[in-house]
Amino acid sequence: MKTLIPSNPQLRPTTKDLAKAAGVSRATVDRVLNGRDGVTQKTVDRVNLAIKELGFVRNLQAANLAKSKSYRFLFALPSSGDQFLQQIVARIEEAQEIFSADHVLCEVQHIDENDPHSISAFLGALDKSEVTGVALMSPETPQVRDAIIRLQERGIAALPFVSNQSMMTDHWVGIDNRAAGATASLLLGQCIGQRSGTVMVIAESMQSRDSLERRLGFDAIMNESFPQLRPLPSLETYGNEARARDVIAANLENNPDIVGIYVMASEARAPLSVLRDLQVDRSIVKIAHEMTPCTEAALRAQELSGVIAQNPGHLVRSAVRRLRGIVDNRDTLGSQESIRIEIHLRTNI
Amino acid sequence: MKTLIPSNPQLRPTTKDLAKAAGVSRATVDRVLNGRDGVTQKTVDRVNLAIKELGFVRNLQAANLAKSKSYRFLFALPSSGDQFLQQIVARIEEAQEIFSADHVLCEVQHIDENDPHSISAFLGALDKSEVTGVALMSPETPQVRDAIIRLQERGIAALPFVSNQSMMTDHWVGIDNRAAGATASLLLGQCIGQRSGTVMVIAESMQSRDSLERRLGFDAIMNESFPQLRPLPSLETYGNEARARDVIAANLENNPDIVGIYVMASEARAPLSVLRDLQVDRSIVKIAHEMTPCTEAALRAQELSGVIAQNPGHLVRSAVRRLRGIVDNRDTLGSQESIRIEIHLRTNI
DNA sequence: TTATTATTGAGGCACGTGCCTCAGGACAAG
DNA sequence: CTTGTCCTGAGGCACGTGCCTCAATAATAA
Repeated sequence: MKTLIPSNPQLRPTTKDLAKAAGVSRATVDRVLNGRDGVTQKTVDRVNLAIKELGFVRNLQAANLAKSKSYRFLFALPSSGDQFLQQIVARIEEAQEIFSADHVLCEVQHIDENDPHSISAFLGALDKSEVTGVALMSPETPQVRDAIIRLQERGIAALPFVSNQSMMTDHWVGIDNRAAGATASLLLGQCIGQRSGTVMVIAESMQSRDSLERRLGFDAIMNESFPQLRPLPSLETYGNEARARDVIAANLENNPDIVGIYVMASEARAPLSVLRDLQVDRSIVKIAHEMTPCTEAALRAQELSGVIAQNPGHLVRSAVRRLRGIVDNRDTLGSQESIRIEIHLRTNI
Repeated sequence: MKTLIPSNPQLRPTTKDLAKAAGVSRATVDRVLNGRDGVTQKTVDRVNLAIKELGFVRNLQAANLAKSKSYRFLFALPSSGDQFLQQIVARIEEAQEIFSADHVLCEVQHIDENDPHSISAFLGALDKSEVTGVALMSPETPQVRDAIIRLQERGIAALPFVSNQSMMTDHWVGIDNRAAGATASLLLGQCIGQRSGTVMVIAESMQSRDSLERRLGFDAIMNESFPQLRPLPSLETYGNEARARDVIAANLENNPDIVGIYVMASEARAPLSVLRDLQVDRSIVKIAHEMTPCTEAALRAQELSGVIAQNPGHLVRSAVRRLRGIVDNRDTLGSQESIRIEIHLRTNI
């Protein structure tokens, strides 16, 4: 039926082949490949032409072997006890194993997310010989932005991680929070169905860019597709359970016609436990963010209708791949690295 | 003047270190590591002990370099013009680029999915020196199963791909189709809301294991959570648009109270186009499988409420990583390789 | 005992690249 | 002319592992 695969023993060309093709020595090829100076432009062009013609690609393993190079990446994460963060830390340790075959070391460094000055100082103290790259999860501030730029100038790869930074829209790992809010809105609206009423929105704080974007996306879809629903102003818990209890209880009392609740914060434990204590009607549809032990249990118990999530494992691995791409100066594939917005129902946990 | 090698933090022990620690020569270490015979059990144990104590891990890049080994993987896919398949083929070409740095070559071979004999013959003719591993997408038959086993015996890695094979539950790449059907059911039910009525189910064929499992999961959730909905028996299109038109039209006529449609087939083009032609009421909720240009457009047009999908890029990359894991005889990380059931609404395409 | 075999050690080359030294040549300025 | 600078080639070692040969020793059989 089918013909066998033709055996094309076309091995990859080496620097030796390159040298021969370009009519230069291997030393010169090496100078060009590694951007060392002391080579005429004419010679450089000749080598580059040969590279193109032969389709030469440098053997990274051999190169790394020769340099006995290894990658040492740092994940600078907030120090909060967030369950989502715990997931990420766990995935970093996993990634450690996966990438150990590639000489990649990952470490976690906890930082005080609310102290831009100390973050900046910390990043400024990093040494290129000790750290190859940094994935940074931190709210955007001028100090942090500057620190990132200075990192890059010193030859250390830097990558905004999960938490959005307005600059370098192409160089970051995380989801589109506007679309995430829109997705939450759509799912909530669909689950609520024909009923009309108001929708409660619970956030940790509306200071952060991420929260604002989610809210923006949420409202857009609400307005566009669910005119019978009226989203309330965002409640802010500030990560304080007592405060959460107060504002949520008050909100419930003031709005007896609540038919849906959107827990926008990445930490849903406090809001969920408060809602449980207040014995909120089960017919009220609830949506939260991020898959954690807490939200997973709530999903199974049908206490939550759905969870909008970003996959912590993908986030971590994508960050590692991109950091490596930066230091190796090769481009990473976009479609692989875009982090998708996941929807979890109780059937696909 | 040469600077002495700074006592680098001994990153990874080498075979030399191993030899010293075990009190044997490097040649013996090599014999043990590569499973060559002619070594006393006692010596083997001593080396293995040293491996454990030092936490030795073989440097795969160096090994591959020495062997000048490269991986050559074959994706054996059905020859149909399925859009989902086209996506997969496109992702394989992408993966080619990503993995080229690791000396991985991927090729696509189209097979006649309905001719188990020719598949078996094709697999049987593969030579280890030409093909390192095969990812096979094919319905389960005894011949194919045997061919897979014989492949493995000949030292060629084999991996069921997307299409389910009952054997080797741990060694395959794809989603849990039962859960996928359940998810479709839940999403459909939620979108339909309070309304009651019947639900149309369109399949390509109910012969395949995948279809049966999806249907099973679909019915389970329907029965459990949506008593007001009555799923109809599965329609079979056999990939034939004319036939699709007939059975769907008849089904619509016989059941005027249809409130939802579940397109179970991975190719939704024909059913969607038929439904469009028949000018089916837009209030009827529709769910389909797999993200393709067709379903994506339908989603954007709000013609489909949701799409249950498995990510083609992940499927391909996961297959490559697992094949590589098999030939390198190391275990791949489960959590990375499980393919998730994605839910796409128009907000998270 | 001797002959035979099994086990181990020593050493070396290879893979493809990075990086180093040294020498030869071209060229310009003095 | 010499002197100096710039470009290039030649050659070699290193990285860690696989694989080969050859000798040396230990264990076993005859």
